[in-house]
Amino acid sequence: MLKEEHNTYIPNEVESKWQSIWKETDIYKTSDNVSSKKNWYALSMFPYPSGDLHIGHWFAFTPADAHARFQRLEGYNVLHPQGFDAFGLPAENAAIKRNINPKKWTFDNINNMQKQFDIMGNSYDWNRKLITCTPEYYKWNQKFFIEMYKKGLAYRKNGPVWWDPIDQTTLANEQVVDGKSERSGADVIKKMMPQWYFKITDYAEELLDMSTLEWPEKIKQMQRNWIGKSEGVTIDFKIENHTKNISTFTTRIDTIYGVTFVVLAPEHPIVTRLSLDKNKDVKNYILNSQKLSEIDRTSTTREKTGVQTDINCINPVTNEKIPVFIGDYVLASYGTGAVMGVPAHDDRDYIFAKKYSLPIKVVVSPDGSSDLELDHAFTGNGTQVNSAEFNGLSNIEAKQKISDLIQNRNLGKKTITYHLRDWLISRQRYWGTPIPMFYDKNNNIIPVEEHELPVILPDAKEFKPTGQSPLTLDEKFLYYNHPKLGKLKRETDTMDTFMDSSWYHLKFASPGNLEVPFEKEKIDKWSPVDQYMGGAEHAVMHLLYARFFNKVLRDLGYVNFDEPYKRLFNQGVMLARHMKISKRNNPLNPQPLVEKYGTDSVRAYLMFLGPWDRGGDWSDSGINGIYRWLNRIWEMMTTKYHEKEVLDLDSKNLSQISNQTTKDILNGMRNFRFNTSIATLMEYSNNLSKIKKNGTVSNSDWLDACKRLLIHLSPICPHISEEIWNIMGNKNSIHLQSNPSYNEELLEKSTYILIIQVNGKLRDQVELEKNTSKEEIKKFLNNSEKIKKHIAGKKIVKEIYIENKLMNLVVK
RNA sequence: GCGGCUGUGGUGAAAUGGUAGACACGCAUGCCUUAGGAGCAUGUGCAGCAAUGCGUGGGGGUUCGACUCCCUUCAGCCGCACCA
Repeated sequence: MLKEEHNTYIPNEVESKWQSIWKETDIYKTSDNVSSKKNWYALSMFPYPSGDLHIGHWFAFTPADAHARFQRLEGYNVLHPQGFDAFGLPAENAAIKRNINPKKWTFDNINNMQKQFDIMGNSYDWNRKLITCTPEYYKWNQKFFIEMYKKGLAYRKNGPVWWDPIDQTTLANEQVVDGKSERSGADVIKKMMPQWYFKITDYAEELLDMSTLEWPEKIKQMQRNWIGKSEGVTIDFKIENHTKNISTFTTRIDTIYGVTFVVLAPEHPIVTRLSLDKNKDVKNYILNSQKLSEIDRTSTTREKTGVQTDINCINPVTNEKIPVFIGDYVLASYGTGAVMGVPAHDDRDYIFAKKYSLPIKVVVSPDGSSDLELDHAFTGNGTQVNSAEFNGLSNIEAKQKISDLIQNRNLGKKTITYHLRDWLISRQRYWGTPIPMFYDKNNNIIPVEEHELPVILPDAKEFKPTGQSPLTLDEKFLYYNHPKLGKLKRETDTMDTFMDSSWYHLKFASPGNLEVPFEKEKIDKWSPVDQYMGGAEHAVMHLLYARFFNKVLRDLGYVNFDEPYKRLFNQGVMLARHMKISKRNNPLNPQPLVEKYGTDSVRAYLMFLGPWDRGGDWSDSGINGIYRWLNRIWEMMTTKYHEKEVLDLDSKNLSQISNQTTKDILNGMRNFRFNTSIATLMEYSNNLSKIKKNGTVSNSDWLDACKRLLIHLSPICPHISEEIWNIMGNKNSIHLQSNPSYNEELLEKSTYILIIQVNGKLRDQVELEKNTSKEEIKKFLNNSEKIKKHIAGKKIVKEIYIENKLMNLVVK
């Protein structure tokens, strides 16, 4: 029971005490079914085991935990698991640099980080821990890969791929940012290589449908942009004196009558097929364009260049002969790799035409006149001119009619193109899931038999990146004697680690089973993830891949839902000295803060800084205030309350603010407004401390208020609230309680503050009984010196009166 | 260039179209203390002794009333970008 004397709040004692009790009682162990409770799956994006949890991790994980804990108080059966995204390059780089085994490095880091997770006080169910670099996990990557291969969703193709010269491996399109590797920061180059791909483009259209997702609009927009749907027409241009065609893609078929040239990408296959590069100028131009880095080639500010070829082609609607150019502003990877040049109505074509003195023919006119002189391309809408039978139509209408005409005459067809490329999945590195494929001596692809899975990643001694997977050095791994097919060579590439994170949320919902990747009944209880939480940097990588993969698993019969993550919340970026916090830059260590103030203070401070989705520049300058606040709560609740004289008014007031506090907290916590929720709690505790000083409410009212505050505090500061809860004599853990309820009727105060404005400006205010009559109020107005001063000599032309709120006098 | 977000005290920030700056940090003064620290109390948007005036990046508008809605402009951050 409560002692009279003061005892001190020592965070580290309280925290380690409860952390070990929670561990012993396995309080966060989650069962798949709890009668009378709904399930809630709260998932934080699992971390890469880089070694230590820095303050950025704390900012990502502790508010997420507070929200999960809050959902428990809301009455849900909450699954909040954690694991490690354990494959990837840093382990290999550490192996090279420090001559340690990547597996050992990874597992040492995991052990270390799990201890640090415990210090955070997060409510993870560690019974479900998963580590993606274990054969039990990556076996299923391999099984899915084989099933995708059999369905044609995984394929091997020789093609241009992004190459990271530092990491010595290929990258997926999404992992290239501004021509640099998202991972190493190196300028990437294009290489021709046979590689494995996943056919994400088959799902482009379905991936565009995000109508069921409660995600930030920003992320949805980024995914839409990335998929980059564009509707238009592919139209074939006959080459003069040849049987071949040049196929072009355009979204502006209404400008077909204005085509005065055609431009091919330097890599366009027809260039070599028609030996256009026999021409010396053409050959030099192509050689030069190959020297340019991709970032230079796609720079919008660079001058457009090109070279004329020896061929011409025929405009299919006008039968005009037009020249064919090669220009490196045309990308081989988009559309058909060839564009029809319409200088009058496209900025790039205009610049190109001016440079090479090509004719500029206006076919869409802003004012209907047909002999315009343009000093720049006109890209807006207007009226067709110089367009044969389409003259006079609006270009929007003409677009339809010309498409129909072209389709009917078999000159081309309506086409949809996407910016999205297939997902390049193979990596020439060691520390990843081996791709479960063989090649025979004729290079035929033979999948590993399912009963042979997993293909174990062998121990390696040499990890130096050479452009080939280190697995090629392992003769024992490399060759396999197939009972029927004889000696086969294994695929030595490993999988992109985004494979691992594409389905890990399902494994958390069905851990432990080694026979199947997951049990359908179990994942159905938890899926889709109710609340996913993590950084926005994965908008077009992890989040897009996981959506794709979910649809693949659905089509393979594993799951029966369409989307993996129902709700998504992105926390903001925590910066340190204006730089993103990361292991590389400035791994701000929370350890000293935890030692000085305790986990609870660090957690509350991170949540109090501002809205979670905003982030900010890290500074610990305010944490002391949080620490003092927790000390005041400790002091207030661990010393005895003395009931002096119970005042009816104070009891009523307490009831009112208690109900209001609960209403605000529930609202705030539901919407991830941790900062305002904490502010509300501070106000409440400030109020309680005044009450305690005066002793004007009953003992039991006081006790109820304390409990209310503690329960509201418990998701944010789980340790101190548990300790005080326990000191107060409660037997069950505070984390097994429910949120207090509030009564709308008790929110009502009997009085209100009337705002009195003159011309919309506050001039006076007065506290009045609710529903005071307008006449009463006028009486007050007539007596108010402040009001009199402002209306003296003026005429009241209007009174705006809102009952129980405000009176605005409009004077002239 | 296109799209999105954000601009509020010395600082982090708060405000269903109705008291701008809640809640904190910091600072100031006082109490306590041998002292430092901690703690407690009071104050703290700016200018002014005050009355009062001004004040949410700038300009305009709607409204009795605008941080909030509309138009426009500037700045910062993020994303996309020769996408045909």
